[in-house]
Amino acid sequence: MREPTEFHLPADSDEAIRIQRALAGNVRLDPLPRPPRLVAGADLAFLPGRDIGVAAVVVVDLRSGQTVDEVIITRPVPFPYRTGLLSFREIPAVLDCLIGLHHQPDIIICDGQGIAHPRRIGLASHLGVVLNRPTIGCAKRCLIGDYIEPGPEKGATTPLLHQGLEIGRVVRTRTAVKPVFVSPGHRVTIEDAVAVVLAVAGGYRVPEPVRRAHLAAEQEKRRLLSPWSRRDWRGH
DNA sequence: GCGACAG
DNA sequence: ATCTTGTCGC
Repeated sequence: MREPTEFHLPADSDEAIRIQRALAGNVRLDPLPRPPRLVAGADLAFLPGRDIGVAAVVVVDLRSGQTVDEVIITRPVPFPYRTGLLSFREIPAVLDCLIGLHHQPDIIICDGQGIAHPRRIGLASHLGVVLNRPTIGCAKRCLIGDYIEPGPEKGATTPLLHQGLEIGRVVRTRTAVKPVFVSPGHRVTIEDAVAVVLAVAGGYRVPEPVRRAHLAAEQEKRRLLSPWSRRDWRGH
């Protein structure tokens, strides 16, 4: 896919927050220009105890349901985890994956928040601004906002509200299973974001592209930790 | 000060 | 996120 634009790595949390405040104004919520066909999912796994992440991006063809592209990379993560600053930890690795794609996804779903964030620029929004491309945040837990539980049926939704504004939606992606928290990342509306997530909701809680990315990263992590691929094997 | 706190 | 087996329920 196309080369990403700028991503500035902050030296500390204060600078990270300044960057978020500077970038938040660039986030746009627009309807998708056309129905998406290639939907990507991004996720990371971490090697225990170390700041080394395994990132995976999987591109799924919405029509066939098949994976058409996949990139997995392992690299140190350059920023510690802090609530509200997740993007600085995960974006570099995700960008490394995106550079290796052979297909340009129409939209990317991230495992985290979009605008449902204290400064309205969670992981998905930050990535979207850096790429200037449509992104969606789909988190397993709520970061900010108030809501009531959606109905038990797959497809049920309720608004996620914060300071009198709708910042996302609580979405039941599978019947009788805990809902996920969907918010626009960049260049997508709340309605379109929910529609895309439900369109790629297979038989599991996590949308299929993100689920596949999660599995891929997890599998690669296990491979790296297994005795077979260790460099000190046989003395090396 | 108290409680909350994406991955 | 990660450390971790079996078990209860739809």
